[in-house]
Amino acid sequence: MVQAPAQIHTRADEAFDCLQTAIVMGDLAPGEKIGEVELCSRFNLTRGPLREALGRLESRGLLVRRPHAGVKVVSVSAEELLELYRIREVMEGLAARQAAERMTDEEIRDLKATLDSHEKMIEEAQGQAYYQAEGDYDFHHRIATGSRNTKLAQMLLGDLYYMVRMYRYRLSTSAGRPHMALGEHRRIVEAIAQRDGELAEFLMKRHINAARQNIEQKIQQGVLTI
Amino acid sequence: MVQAPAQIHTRADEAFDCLQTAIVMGDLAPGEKIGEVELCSRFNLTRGPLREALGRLESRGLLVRRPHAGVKVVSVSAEELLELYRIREVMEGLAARQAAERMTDEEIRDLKATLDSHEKMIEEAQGQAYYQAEGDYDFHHRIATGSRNTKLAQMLLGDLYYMVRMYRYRLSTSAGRPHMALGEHRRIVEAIAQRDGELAEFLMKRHINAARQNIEQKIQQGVLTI
DNA sequence: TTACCTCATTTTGTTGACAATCCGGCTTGT
DNA sequence: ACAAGCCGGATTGTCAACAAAATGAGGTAA
Repeated sequence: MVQAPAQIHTRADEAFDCLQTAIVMGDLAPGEKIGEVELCSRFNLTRGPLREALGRLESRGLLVRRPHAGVKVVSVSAEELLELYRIREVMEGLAARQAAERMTDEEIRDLKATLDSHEKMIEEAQGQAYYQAEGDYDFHHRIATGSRNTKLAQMLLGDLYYMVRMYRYRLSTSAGRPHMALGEHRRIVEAIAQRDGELAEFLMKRHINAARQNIEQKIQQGVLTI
Repeated sequence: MVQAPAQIHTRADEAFDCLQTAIVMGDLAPGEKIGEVELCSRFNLTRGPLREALGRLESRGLLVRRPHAGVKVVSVSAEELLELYRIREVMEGLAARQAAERMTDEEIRDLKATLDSHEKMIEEAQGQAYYQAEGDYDFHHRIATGSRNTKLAQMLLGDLYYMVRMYRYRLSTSAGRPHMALGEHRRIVEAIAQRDGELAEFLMKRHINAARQNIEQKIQQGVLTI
């Protein structure tokens, strides 16, 4: 569910995926100055493909690289996570609006079905943050692709979501408000089904804004380690 | 003004910059299936660094690469340019709002001075699209960095602006409304100077929306070749 | 004549070795 | 004793050769 492998042919792609998940899942500590040869032995590849993957990761801002000094995983802070949510708010708002205008009826049906399955998962696995998170990503993923805006979907799915996941793993932040989020999701889908782009945008922005405020609250309570 | 070289040390960075500008300026035709060795001889590099640069370019969506089949510059369409403007609208709106909240007084002074110099340039070089475009990029560049939102600035400056420039070179689209744009810029800066984030966001969104409608109009008039 | 299959060439993907550069510890002078 | 300069080790950046895969041409069969 996390990602469709989709025929990983070249070693560089493989390296890229491995590294990306390793960074996102926190297997590579932030600020850790890690050598190329060590990475090679760790993932069973050679330096050529690895180097290419490193370039891509750097281009996406998941790691920084000083010439002749090695690579290190990007450092994170809670403030940056909040900034990320500010970006999500406007971009996913746009995605929701365009999705309302462009999604096919079938896609909307699938979206509704997805929400139903999420509801069941939440009821069954009460408090299992994993399913919540995955369901949440699934929902937002569908909206992004449904916008039919190639670059927008690319930026959301290719950059922002990985970034958000990384921050949340690092800061050990779970969504923490499953029922409320599900209700908001339902309302967004309703707006999309009624082809009300403006409303869908408004609801999506409010939804993400609420999530951001939830994180902000946790920070103020000192729950989050910066 | 286009970009600060900032000590291009490694060959891969050099290759990346060369390729990027070549793609943006249209020296490499869209859909052109170009070989690696040809690129090497053209830019005096070897395949190692080139390959790394190619990966970065692909990651940014400036070219597509099928395994064992070669790379080709991404094809463009006028519709995609409009979609890009839709993204710019919401993202730069956010940038303007945050810039109004966070820019220093000195930065705002510089921004005003920049506009003054733009006005002079427009008056002197009447209709010289080059200065217009450069001035426009300079303005938006300052707003993006002034937002103090690292990821937002990175996405705007690193991805979107290059993309927009590429499309506009390809479609031979010039801004075409210098005085009006300058007035809109002035109003945005005023709002920022008054620390009115909401207004700055609104004005910026309207500004980019107007630019998009301008392009849309040209398309309908058949001026733009798709 | 057309469609399909085979094969050779070209191009990409990968590998290992070479050279340039930086970091840490040591020596040396004040 | 402390600071500055220097040297060795290690790591990164770069290069050229090898192997695998796909495209295109050519031939043969229906």
